[in-house]
Amino acid sequence: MSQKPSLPKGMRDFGPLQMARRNYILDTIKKVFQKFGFMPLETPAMENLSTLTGKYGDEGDQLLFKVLNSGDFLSKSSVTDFESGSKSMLSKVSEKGLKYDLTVPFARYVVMNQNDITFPFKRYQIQPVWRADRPQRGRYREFYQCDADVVGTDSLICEAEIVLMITEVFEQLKFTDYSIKINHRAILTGMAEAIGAEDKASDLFVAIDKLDKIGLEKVCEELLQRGLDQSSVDALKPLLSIEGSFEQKIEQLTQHLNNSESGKKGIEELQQINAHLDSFGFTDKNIELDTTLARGLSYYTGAIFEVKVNNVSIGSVSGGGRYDNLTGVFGLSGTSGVGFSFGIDRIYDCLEELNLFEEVMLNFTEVLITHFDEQTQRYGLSILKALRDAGIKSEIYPDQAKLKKQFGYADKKGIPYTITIGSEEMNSGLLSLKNMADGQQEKLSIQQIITKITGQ
RNA sequence: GUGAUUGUAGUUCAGUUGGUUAGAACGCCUGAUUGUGGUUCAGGAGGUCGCGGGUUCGAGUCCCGUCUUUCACCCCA
Repeated sequence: MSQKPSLPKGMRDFGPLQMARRNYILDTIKKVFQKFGFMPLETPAMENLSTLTGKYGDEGDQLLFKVLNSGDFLSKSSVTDFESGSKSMLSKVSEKGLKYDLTVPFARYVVMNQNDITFPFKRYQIQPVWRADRPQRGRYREFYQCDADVVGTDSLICEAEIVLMITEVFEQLKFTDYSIKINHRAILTGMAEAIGAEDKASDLFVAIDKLDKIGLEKVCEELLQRGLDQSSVDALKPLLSIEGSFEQKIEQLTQHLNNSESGKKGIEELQQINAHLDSFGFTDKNIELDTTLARGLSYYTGAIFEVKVNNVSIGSVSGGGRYDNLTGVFGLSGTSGVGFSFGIDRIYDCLEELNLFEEVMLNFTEVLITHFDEQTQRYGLSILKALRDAGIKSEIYPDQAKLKKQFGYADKKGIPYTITIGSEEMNSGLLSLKNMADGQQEKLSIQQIITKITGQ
């Protein structure tokens, strides 16, 4: 009675090679977060469903993984609940869910611990999140987010620092061709006002976000379908064809949005962020003001970020923004937050596709001890301890086996050195050290071996 | 959630209009080499053809369902 093992849809194992690479990405991100003064935080895999629902829009609620109540989960429900559909049934059989992102649990944490937290509070959080989405390349049902957020300050230095952190991480990961897109929610609102489509604002945003993907014509088509007036669409066209440097775009936006308070505010904030970046001496060319960027509309209220790696068919690898009202839903108002998230799984896919992993060394076993019988193996254990005491990653072949097999093991595992212990070596105390790369073998004392390996 | 698409050995893939015993490469195991891996040579093991039903004298091949993969939409990291 054996069953064919399988994995749930959209979930993956990570083997040793993948783990080495993932850790390389994570370590890079962690170090940068820490350098900017962020402190670690973890929250549980599960939250109360009441914490999660309603925070991500209707779409988001559908993508939440709900967890069945423990024990007799039907005991609280009735036939009436069942008959009135899955929605009313759900609240009776499930009160917990897997977290969907790290921002909402973070907001929950901040509210619950508001009296103990020193504001502004900077935290980073690296954990898996779950979405019941239909999997695709770069889209998984379980994936890691690496968030850094600041709550309790309105300072636009935070926004500038987000740009700095993204740039530093991408530079260290050896990405060269990528764009950090930045926009402002207030600019989007300003655009809606300028073209007289405030009531259709969210339809407008969803459509213009697709501009780089489907082009101006199709966006306009979609807007008309979504019920916008022809005059609004016509008024929008010049807004979408804004080109040039950051300063040039700002200038054009100022002209178009000078009647909108909201638009003016957005422009001013982006200018300030840009000024902060100047003060930092930031000169990176990968940042770009993109007035068609419209993401995270359900809670972002200020600046919006998104990072894409060019020439790779994967969506955004990082995103974020400022949200004024997030802790408000948990009863703490007037606390602004700004943050962003790296999608490590997508970053991994990008690095792999661009062949940027070559410099990641698999830092595993350095020495394997091979032997002939019980006696030489036992002697090998004392050698093994000496190697490990010297800080050398080492192991002994655990079974009695032919040398051929033991050497084959070292070869396949990529172990650079082997020490062979036979009766001769035991008697003389001079062990056979073999360099697996060039095949050279010499007889050395354990001290000489340690010096040779650690000294290199 | 809507519409497509994929599934054959450990892996990557062949498999003709439905026809006898489902193949290859790589990998794996054994030996050539009883104190030595990566090369070479000889031999060997390994498959409920995703799963369940149906059509047929006969199904890896055709039909239906289901799961899985990939892709577009939606949305997102």
